[in-house]
Amino acid sequence: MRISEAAARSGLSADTIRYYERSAVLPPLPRGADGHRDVPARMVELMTLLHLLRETGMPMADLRRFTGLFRQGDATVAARRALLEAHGARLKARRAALDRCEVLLARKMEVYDQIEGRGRAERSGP
Amino acid sequence: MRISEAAARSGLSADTIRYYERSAVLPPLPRGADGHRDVPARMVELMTLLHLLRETGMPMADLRRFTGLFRQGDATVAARRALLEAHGARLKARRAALDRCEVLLARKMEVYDQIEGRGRAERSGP
DNA sequence: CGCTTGACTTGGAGCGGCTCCAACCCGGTA
DNA sequence: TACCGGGTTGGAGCCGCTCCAAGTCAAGCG
Repeated sequence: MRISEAAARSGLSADTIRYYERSAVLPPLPRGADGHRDVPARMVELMTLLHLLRETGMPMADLRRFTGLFRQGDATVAARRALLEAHGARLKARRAALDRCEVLLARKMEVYDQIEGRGRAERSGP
Repeated sequence: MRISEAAARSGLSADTIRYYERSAVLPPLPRGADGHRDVPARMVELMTLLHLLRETGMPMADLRRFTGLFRQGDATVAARRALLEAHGARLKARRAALDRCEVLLARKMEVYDQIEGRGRAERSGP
């Protein structure tokens, strides 16, 4: 399939796909007779995973290692598992940050309510 | 207090604090006789908020607007609320991404279990 | 008193991860 | 034939830090 379709399906942008290929996060993609990339359907699955991993904070270097391992087949499953488990920890940390932020926003909203309340109904009764 | 203490308390790095000052995310910080920044205690609160907002994906431009409004006092509460509410949407999106990623990781782990299971106990009974 | 240590200062370079752009090519349709 | 709508490349630009060199100053110590 064309790069644009792979982009649409995986969630990566076409630019990002090309960038990933350049920087060895993706393997060299096969080309059609016209020199255009002809993305194998099976690649889209990997791209989607990469998209999700990056979106949630896995660094490029780890993506690179991951796809490298992936290309070497089942013998590397243990190493891949380790990478993904490490990422699990990152997810946890991110969730914690989201939680903290949400709590703080809620508190801020209360403060704002009070300020605006005072503004609208100054010295309102108890 | 010194910049290092403000950093430790807020979660921002000293470098980042200086960078934020340079780029008008923080107001010009007062200096002591020795030329060192003397961070007012009240600023730490703002820095902590900024840290949490950035950590969860608010862009610099919004931080800048936020602190700008903050410095203008209570009249800007509505605008600040709007910024924080917009950020609430970002939090939601991030959480969704985390969720999707976690689901996918769990699935991957199952796949890996099977592959490794096959490896260790080939053609084990039903 | 001089010397070292440590925390700070500035300006500027470097980096991760894209994102956008100009300039070009190719195949298909009006 | 002229023009689209895709694709290609190389390279610049951007965001948000992060690190570094070179310098200044204050405190503590022999």
